[in-house]
Amino acid sequence: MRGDSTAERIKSVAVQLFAQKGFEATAIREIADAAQVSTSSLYHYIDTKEELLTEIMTAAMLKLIKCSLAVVDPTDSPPGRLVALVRCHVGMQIIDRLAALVTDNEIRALHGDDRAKVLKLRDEYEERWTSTLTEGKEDGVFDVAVPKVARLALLEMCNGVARWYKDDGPMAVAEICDHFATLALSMVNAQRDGRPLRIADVTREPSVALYERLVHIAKGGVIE
Amino acid sequence: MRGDSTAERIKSVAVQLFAQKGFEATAIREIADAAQVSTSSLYHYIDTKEELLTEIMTAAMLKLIKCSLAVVDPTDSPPGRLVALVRCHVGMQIIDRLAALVTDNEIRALHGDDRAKVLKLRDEYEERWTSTLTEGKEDGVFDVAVPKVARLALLEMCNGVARWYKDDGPMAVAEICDHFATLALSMVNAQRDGRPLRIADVTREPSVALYERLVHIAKGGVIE
DNA sequence: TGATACCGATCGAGCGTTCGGTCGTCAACT
DNA sequence: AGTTGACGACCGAACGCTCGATCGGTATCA
Repeated sequence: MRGDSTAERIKSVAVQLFAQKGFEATAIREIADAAQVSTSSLYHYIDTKEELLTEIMTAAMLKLIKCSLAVVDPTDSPPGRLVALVRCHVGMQIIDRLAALVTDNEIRALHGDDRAKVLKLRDEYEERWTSTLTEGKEDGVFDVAVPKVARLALLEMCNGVARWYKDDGPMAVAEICDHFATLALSMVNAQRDGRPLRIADVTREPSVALYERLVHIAKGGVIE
Repeated sequence: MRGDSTAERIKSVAVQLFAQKGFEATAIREIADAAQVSTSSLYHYIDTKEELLTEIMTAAMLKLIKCSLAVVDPTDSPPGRLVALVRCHVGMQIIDRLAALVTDNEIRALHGDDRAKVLKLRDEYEERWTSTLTEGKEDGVFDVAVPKVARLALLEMCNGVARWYKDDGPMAVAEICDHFATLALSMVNAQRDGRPLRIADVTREPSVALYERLVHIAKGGVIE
C-alpha cells in the first residue's frame, strides 16, 4: 500500500477509518493524516466527504455484482445458484470486508441521489436472490414458506460475516463460505427425491477454487 | 408519549434519533428540541451524550435478557429452547425495534467501561444460544457442523429483523417470529427419529400468546 | 430553606471546506 | 535551445459554523 498513488491511499485509509469509527465520527483531518497529505491536498482528490463515501460504496457494490455475475450461472438450478450466491457473497464480505461493513452500516449518511444510486444497485443485486428462492420454491426443490422472508434472513446472516470475521480466526475463508452455503441449503430445505441436497450434489467446484477466482476478479480493476 | 415525564421523553426521542441518524450524526440540540427542552435543561437529566447512549443500550440488553429468561425454559430440550430463543429475540427486535437497532449499530461509539459493560451483557446472552446449539448437537437432535458458526448465522439473521421491519408491512409480528423459528429449526437440521422437527413438535404455546407475554414483560410487567 | 426543573448566553474546540499560494514537470512557441 | 505558461500535486492558514458542555441564573413547590 505504501507504493500506491495518493488517490488510492486516500480511498484505502478512508475505508479503514469509516469501517472502524463510522462515517460521522471520522474527521476529514484524520483521513488526511492517515493518507499523509494535508487537508487542503485531500480536497484536490475529493469533492466532499460524502462523495468520497458514495464512491467507496458504489465501488464495493459494483465489485460484488461483478463477482456474482461471474460466478453464478443463470442457467444453473436454483440450489446451484443459491450455493454460488452464498459462497460469493460470504467470500466478498471477507475479501472486501471493510468496504462491505461501510456499505452496510453507513447508507444513512448518504442523501439524495447518492443514496438512491447505491440503494438501486443493492435492490438489483438482491432481486437475484429473491428470484432464485422463488424459482426453487416453484420447482419444489426448496421448501420455504415465504421466499422474501428467507431472502432477508439469508442476506442478513451472510452480511453478518463482515461483522465478526477476524483474519487470525481459526477457520479458512473457503471453509466459512462452505459452512454458510450448507446452512443456506438447510434453511430452505433444499431437497431432490426426498433427499436433502448438499453442496456436492449441486456443484463440483471446490470453494477454494471459487475463492481464488473471486480474489482475482475483485482485484481486476475498480469500475468507476 | 405526550404525557410522559421529561426524563422519559428525552430517552424516547434520543432512541428515535440515534436509530434514525446514528449517534454521531445526532446533535445534542436536536435531542433537546425534540424533547421540548433547552440544551441546558437536557443536561439536568443526563451526564453526557455518551452516558445517555450507554443507558439506552444497557436498558435494551437487560430487557432482552429478562424476556428471554422468562420465556426460555432451561430444562426444555434444545429444539424447544431454540424456538423460544428465536421467537423471543425476533419479537424483541420488533417490540423494542429502535433500541435494538441502536444497540446493534452504535457499540463503537462507546468507550472504556461503558462499552465493556454492554459487551459483557451481550456475551452472556449469546452464550445461552451457543450452549443450546452445542447441547443439541451432542444430543444428535441438531445436525450442524460448527455450533458457533450456526450461532453467528442465527443471531445475525434475527438481528436483521430490526433493520427491515416496518409497522405497516404485510405480516403480523407473531407470524414473523414463527417464520424465523421455522427457518432456524431447518438451518440446524433439527430432527427426531429421522423426522424433521417443526415448531408444533416442540412447543404448544402459540406465538401470539408468547408475543403478548413479551409485550407485557417488556413494559415492565411482572413474571408470575 | 432547599431541592427540583428549567433556561439564555456563551465557552473553547473541532468540524468540513476554501483560499491563495508554491513547486516541479512538460509541451508549445519563439 | 531557451523561454513561457498551463497544469497537477501539494500545503499553511483561516473561514464560518456547529459541536458538546457549562455557568449563573429564575420560578416553583414542598
